[in-house]
Amino acid sequence: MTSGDETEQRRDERWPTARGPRAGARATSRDVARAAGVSQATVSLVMGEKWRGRVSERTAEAVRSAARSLGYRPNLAARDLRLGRTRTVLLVVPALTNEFFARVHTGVVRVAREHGLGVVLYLSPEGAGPARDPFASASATLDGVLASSMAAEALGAIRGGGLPLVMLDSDPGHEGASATVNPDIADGMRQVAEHLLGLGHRRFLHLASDIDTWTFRVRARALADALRGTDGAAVRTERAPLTVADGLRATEKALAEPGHRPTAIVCDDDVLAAGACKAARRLGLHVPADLSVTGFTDLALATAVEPELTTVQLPAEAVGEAGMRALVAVLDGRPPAPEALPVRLVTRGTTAYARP
Amino acid sequence: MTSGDETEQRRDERWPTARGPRAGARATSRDVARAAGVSQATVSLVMGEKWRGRVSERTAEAVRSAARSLGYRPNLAARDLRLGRTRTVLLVVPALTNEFFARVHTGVVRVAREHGLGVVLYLSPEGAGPARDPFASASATLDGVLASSMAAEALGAIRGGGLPLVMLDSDPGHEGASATVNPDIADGMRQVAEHLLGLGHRRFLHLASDIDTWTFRVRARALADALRGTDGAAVRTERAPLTVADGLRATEKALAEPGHRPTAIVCDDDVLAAGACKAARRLGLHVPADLSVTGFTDLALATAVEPELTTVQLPAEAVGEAGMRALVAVLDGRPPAPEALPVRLVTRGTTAYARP
DNA sequence: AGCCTCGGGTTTTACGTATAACTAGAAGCG
DNA sequence: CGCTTCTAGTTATACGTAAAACCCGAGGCT
Repeated sequence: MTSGDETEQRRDERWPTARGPRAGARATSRDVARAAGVSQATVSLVMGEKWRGRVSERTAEAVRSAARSLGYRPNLAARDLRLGRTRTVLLVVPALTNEFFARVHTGVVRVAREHGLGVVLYLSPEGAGPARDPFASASATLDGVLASSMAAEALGAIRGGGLPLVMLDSDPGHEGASATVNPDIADGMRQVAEHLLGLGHRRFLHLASDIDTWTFRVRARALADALRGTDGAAVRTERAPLTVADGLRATEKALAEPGHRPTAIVCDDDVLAAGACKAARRLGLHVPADLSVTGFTDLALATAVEPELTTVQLPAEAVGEAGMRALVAVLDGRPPAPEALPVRLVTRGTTAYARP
Repeated sequence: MTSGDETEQRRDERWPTARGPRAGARATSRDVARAAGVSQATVSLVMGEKWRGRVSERTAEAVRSAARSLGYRPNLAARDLRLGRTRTVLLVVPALTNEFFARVHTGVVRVAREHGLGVVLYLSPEGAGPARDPFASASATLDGVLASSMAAEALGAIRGGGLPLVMLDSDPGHEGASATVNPDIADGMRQVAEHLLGLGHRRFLHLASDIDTWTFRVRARALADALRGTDGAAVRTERAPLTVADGLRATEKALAEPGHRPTAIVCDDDVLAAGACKAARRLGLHVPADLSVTGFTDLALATAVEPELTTVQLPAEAVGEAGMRALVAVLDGRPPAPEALPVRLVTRGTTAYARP
């Protein structure tokens, strides 16, 4: 007696698409109404929490009990059609295989659930070919959009949507955005610089992302700002895609060049930092004795490598949560202020005093 | 009668960021019909590919052009309501922060898109509290379900759904499943054993997951099977949650115990392997000279650590793709056979000849 | 001629819900 | 008493789509 719903194999039903048993064997609000001896409208009122003074407690309880025993669950397609909204938002990110965005997603989903909203994902590289439309990927019409600035290709289409838009990891003045939520990247980089300067480092290699979005531009600017006041401080920049292998390559190349011998490598991401450490070891340098390395993000990888990475911990889930909260606020007509979430430098094993 | 001729009451493009009842002001099939000088039914016929002999090419083209110029996009809520299906499937996984599942998801989404299906996620640990219902989290009614066996808590509710269900990473005889898709774990473990035996190893530590699902049970069985024929081969098992820190702890504990000194540690996952390597180093052992270590999955982490992990590469995206294809097959009424996807051992830096 | 088919549409209806508009009885109240 | 207000509902309608059922003029067949 699992589901107990009459015959299970209704394959031969007259439904054009042979897709399984008709999905609508489910109880509707009218069924519930009949069972409870009230009108369909009353069921709708009771289920919709909006029955404060409209329905007596006795009737409401009767409806609820009928609904329970019939296993009633509102048909969301019908509700969405009626209301003209979908309680669904789109989250646009480059890829969930990037742990940072997987964590952002987790936060978004948590808050969305609290508000009874659904989340549908659009992974921006999907549209590699012709200009794909993120909205076509949504299984429903949307109420709003959360987007990371790193999902660059999709942004044009998003602006065209005319929907409430909250940008993550993006320029606070982003055009078309109703709000922005960022980790305080600049402060993170300031903490890195302060830490390294305190350890006596003066010659830096900045291993930067090859992607030119706000979140990375800010790092470069903040590093430059932090070093400006210090005599003899010099920074050289090398760019690379965000993979361990590319970080390794870029570091080897940079260290091979004559002239500027850095004592510390400041990386835009932990993945690059891991690559930098491998390159250093390959060149016979000992981290952190001969060379300090810092990362960004604090991925799982940061504590898997040895020595463990000194890195800036970004509150990824909190970014997702705050972003979703901001979107809810926009949806409710109370536009929120741009938010910068605090970050903190976690000092581990890849930084040490500069060798004299 | 009341409808009359409402002359294009175009809510002009002002978008009050508030949640308006008329969210779209979007063109409907009726708008297109009016513009093309046909009935709404004709528009519906043309848009839905089913107009073979029903509409002349001339009319069809007129409709298409009207639709294009109005930017018409069908209202999916209405379509779903009408059809009683949603073109949406549920993917149930433990967490996307687990890179393996993020990659599975990528594969699922790719194939789903090819078939015009949407994917909604249910992350099983969300329901930590009372028995939560995965279906409540779906923003729409569902056509089918893809589930990983590791999303254990949610499985009960899923069976109750009575929907077509494809299991990933699961016992091929799983009750209630219409199909199963697995990486060939047993063969992977066999390759590991063969590799290590060939290097002269006889005393093993099996660092296993503390989760008791098919995908991990198979590993243990396959390892035992592969060792059965070899004289003097002995394996001891230690269990741990799948994190680097826990892998480290478990390894330290196991190596501290007297008697059984393994020369190789076979891990159920790369994360554990990374922990094992750290533990070894902490105990003054050199990997791979003093101790060989193998992983499973081939996460990004595997090539970030040093030495790089020898590990079994699981085709995560292919699992997602095959799973989605199987679900489509089930939906179309042609139940597919259980699938076991090939895996391969990638030999890197953590395995070497056993010290005599 | 009478009848059937067939291409190319149109009319109509139903999907399940939320809510505006209405109703009816009871109560307040000067 | 006549009027309003409040309570606890009910009736009716619209959301946008897909498709069944109908319709009509032009051939085709016997």
